[in-house]
Amino acid sequence: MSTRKVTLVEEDGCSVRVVHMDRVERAKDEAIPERDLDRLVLVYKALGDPTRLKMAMALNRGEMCVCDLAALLDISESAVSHQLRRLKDLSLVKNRRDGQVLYYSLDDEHVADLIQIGLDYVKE
Amino acid sequence: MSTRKVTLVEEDGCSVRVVHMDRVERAKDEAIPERDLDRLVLVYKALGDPTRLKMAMALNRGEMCVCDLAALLDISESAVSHQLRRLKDLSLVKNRRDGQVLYYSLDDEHVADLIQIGLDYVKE
DNA sequence: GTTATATTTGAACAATTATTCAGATATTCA
DNA sequence: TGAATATCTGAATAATTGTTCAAATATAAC
Repeated sequence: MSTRKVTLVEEDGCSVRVVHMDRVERAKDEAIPERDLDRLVLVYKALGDPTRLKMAMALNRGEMCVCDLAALLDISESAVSHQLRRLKDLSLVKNRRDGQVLYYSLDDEHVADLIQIGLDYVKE
Repeated sequence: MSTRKVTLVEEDGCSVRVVHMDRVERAKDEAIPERDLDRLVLVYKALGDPTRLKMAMALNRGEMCVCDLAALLDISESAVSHQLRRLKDLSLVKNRRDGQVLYYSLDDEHVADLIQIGLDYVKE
């Protein structure tokens, strides 16, 4: 039976217990590329912080400048700028300059989707 | 004009610059309750870690026990247990006991949705 | 009961991270 | 050009976090 307990002995001499070898192998086969996973982790992590999630939700309504966000979140403009850069490096937000003011907005429809799922989530 | 620059002076004497007061006020009005936001942050944060995201993706296919996951992820069973507890505290996974073995699986369809959006994300 | 197995728990450590502060850029307006 | 404004950058600090190790539970088999 394929779901029986198995004890593997690896090259380095360490033994690794595996109860369901077939499941582990299948999970390994079906796993997405490490590169994709790392990217995904960064996206989820970006939303997994109160400041950035509030930012993303605010920008989901429409564009805002740095000091708008600072006033909204009640943190320094520097802190806002730092976090916006993180979101921008991930291509989750973009900006547009109008004179001295930089207007930020969401740059990815998937982010809006993720936020929407989240909103549905808490609405129940 | 409502989108003109404004300088507010708050109770504590600090001045807060607000370029678009209307946008800030609207964002404040439309913001979700702090409690909901905190919950959401925890969910996103849960997926914003390579180990937990791999776990969630594996469990998305079907149930697995602690040592299966440990073998799959190549970390200690203790580490797996710690992370599973976090996911369980958030009601993202549940378990079922069969003898000595605890089988874990996803406990929330929204998590599956979030993962699916993520998969669509990287598939482009 | 006793032994073996599967999982959990708590403490400790290393690594990551969010924020602030001070100073640097960049753009506009006089 | 020079002053004013908006944003950015880098260093420093405090807080959070993922992992391992050692020891504790809990269930099953004998």
